[in-house]
Amino acid sequence: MDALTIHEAASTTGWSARMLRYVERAGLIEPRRSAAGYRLYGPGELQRLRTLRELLDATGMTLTDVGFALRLRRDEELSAALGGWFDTEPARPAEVPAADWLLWEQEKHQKLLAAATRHATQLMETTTR
Amino acid sequence: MDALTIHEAASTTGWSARMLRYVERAGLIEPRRSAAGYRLYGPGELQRLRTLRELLDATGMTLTDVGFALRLRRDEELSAALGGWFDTEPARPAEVPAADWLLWEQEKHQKLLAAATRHATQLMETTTR
DNA sequence: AGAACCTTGACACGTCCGTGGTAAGGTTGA
DNA sequence: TCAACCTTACCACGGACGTGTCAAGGTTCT
Repeated sequence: MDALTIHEAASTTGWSARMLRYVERAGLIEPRRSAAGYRLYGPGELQRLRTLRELLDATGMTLTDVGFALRLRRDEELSAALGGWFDTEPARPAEVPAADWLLWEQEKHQKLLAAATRHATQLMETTTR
Repeated sequence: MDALTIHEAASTTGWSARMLRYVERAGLIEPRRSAAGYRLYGPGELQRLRTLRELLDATGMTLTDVGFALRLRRDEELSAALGGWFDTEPARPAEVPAADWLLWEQEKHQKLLAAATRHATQLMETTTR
């Protein structure tokens, strides 16, 4: 009993139970299971869940982004292929090629944020009506 | 005249003109522009477009994935944050710091109580609306 | 035994991604 | 001049992502 069940873990970390299962399927945090198959979240997992949220909030990454980064980190072949592509013939000497890209990303995250906020507001309204 | 326009580049690389603009927006391949703003694809860009397609086909990545990897590669801070998260003891069956443990226990009971109360209240409100 | 959990699976909804298309307007070259 | 390019900026649309919710069934604890 030195571990929390999924709803308890959700309560203390700010995630929903649904998202905890989703995070698990993304390969990011996989709690051990009880004999009956119940997920058991220990202190390590809880801490990891909290820092994951901070990471997403701070960087504007999505869960899939982190999942992909994990895949990159695990799959040596994949990261090698990517590195090879990036390094072959930089096409344009270092200038300011990131300007447009950054703008795009910002825009994307802005929209995501707006959507999340709108959704949260709707929830608030319906649940506190 | 040693450069192709967007439709010519599309023809020789297998992309569509539409996707060439998309690839550019993703920050992956940004051709230089003519005085009037026309995109001009040189041999370097063409080669890069072909290898990009091979890369996607071979690895199953999407354009966004490559874009994200590029962002990772450029944004030192971002990759550091990610690396930090990955490295903080992912799966740790044993060894739980005692201090952490105590704090976690306290927090558990406090937050669980609060959360349970809040949750029950919300449920009441929504179900008796 | 029964309340209150947990499990997986599926449906729903809104936004984003990848991609094509079209419209309105500027550029090029015969 | 005029056809055939190019530009950006929209609309469309199927599939994927993030998230909630519900159903059907197993588990735990009192």
